[in-house]
Amino acid sequence: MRIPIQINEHSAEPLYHQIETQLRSLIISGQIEEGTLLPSIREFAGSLNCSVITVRRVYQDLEGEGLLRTRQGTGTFVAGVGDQTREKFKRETVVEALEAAVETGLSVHCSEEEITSIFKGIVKHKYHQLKDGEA
Amino acid sequence: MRIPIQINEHSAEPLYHQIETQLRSLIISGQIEEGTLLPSIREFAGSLNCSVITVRRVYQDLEGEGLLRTRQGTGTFVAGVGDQTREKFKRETVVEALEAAVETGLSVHCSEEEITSIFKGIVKHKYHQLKDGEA
Amino acid sequence: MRIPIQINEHSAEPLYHQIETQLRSLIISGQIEEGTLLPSIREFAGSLNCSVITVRRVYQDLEGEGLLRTRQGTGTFVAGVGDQTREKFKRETVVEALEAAVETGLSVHCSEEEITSIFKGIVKHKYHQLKDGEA
Amino acid sequence: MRIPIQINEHSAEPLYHQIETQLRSLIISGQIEEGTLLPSIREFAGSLNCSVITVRRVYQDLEGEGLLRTRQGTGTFVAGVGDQTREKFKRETVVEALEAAVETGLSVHCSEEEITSIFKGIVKHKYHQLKDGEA
DNA sequence: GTGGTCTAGACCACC
DNA sequence: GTGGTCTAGACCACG
Repeated sequence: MRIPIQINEHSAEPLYHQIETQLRSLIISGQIEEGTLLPSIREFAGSLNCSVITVRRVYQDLEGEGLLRTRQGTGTFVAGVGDQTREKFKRETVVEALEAAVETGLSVHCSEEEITSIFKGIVKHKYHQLKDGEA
Repeated sequence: MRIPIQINEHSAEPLYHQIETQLRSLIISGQIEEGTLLPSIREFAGSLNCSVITVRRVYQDLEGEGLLRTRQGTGTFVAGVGDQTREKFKRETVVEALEAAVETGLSVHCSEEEITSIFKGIVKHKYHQLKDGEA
Repeated sequence: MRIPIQINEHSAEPLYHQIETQLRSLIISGQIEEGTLLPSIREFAGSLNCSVITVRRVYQDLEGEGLLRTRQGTGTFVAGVGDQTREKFKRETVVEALEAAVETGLSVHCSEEEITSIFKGIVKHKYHQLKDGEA
Repeated sequence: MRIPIQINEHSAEPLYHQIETQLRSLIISGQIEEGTLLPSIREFAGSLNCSVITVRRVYQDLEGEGLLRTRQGTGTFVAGVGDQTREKFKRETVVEALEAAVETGLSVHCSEEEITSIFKGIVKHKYHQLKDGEA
């Protein structure tokens, strides 16, 4: 299975963290189904062009969060995430991100109207981009 | 002068970065006026309960950005920020923060309607909180 | 013959070890009689839903311990275990397990009274459960 | 501060796991107080005669469990564990260990009287050993 | 000085 | 083939 992960070499964000974040999203949003066998750490490391250790760390961390299950000699699988948990997590993630953004707006004394207008612009832009990409 | 900076001990965000971000906001948003004499490095370090090295770094960085000006033997002052610059900065900051949040929403397949509804809730909550606090 | 083995998929304990431990107990405690013909490797692997390699390893290990005997073309049999050996093994197994548990108690500074009280509770619970199940 | 950790070179238990288990016990049982600055990873690695990486892994894992707090450039501290949490954890740990031991006893058909007698012997032995050591 | 990340490479255990 | 552990050593960021 091909796992769509984008790595930004120039970012200050650690490699393992970029991979972790994206893989977590893929699992929780349901884009990778429960029970799926992920690539072996060596294979994944090859395709991501990073060290085996980095992939291992990602798998290990996500296993710690209960999102993956791994069995020695067999491989690493996507563990079950209940639909409830998934929805709850999705919502939490988004709420957290938006709260941080609104806090930022407050800290620079951006008015309610202004931040709302900016938000609408961004959403329109990003979501239309998506539709165009899909079309 | 008392500079209102909140440090989060538990955050993974480096100390110097927390301070820098907040001080920058205070200056650019105009909450600290041009020409204000900031506390000495040692005094500030004392009140923030952090190392002088950390404060020195903050002052240096912001001086590098042209937001502060240091006069030998006198102290560190807030440099002038044009109204244009201020507005541009405010907008940029908010746009950046919201874009990141919307990206997060996209990554977990949150719909346009859902993210908008969440956003409105948060804005209402945060901005009313503010008004109540001011009242 | 149906061999009652419970496999815990989520445990970190290797498959072969789970099976080995349980099969060893069954043989030594006499729950599988001497001379019993065990299932073929393939059959057993099928019913345990694991690899034949895993079952082969179990049979080999237990044969190495003298608990099983393999006859070419015939199958794998339970070897004889003297009553003395059986009693010694039972006692050793239990002593070992309890020692480990008490060590754990010591390591967290659990008092003698407390650990004894907890033990009694567990024994009462587990052994009554058993009687109820049998009744 | 001197952290009393015993490493068993010959054990099959991974190094990092031995260290983790013992350090966790020390923290939760309150033998290392909240706020204590642990040795730096390099120093600890030296005294334990193992790799820096192994110590780092231990600190990282325990931080993940919320038992440690680490700040770059400063060091690693013991995080607060409420008295309630501590007692609950202690009890859970012991209960778990004893349940496993009693299960083992059941699996080899050890009688209630027999296992109780063995337990008493072990407790007497271990706890008296302790008192002698302290005296 | 501290921790944080990443590397390459080895050896083992499991299936 | 798979994952699990441990190593040495490098380089960076933080205080």
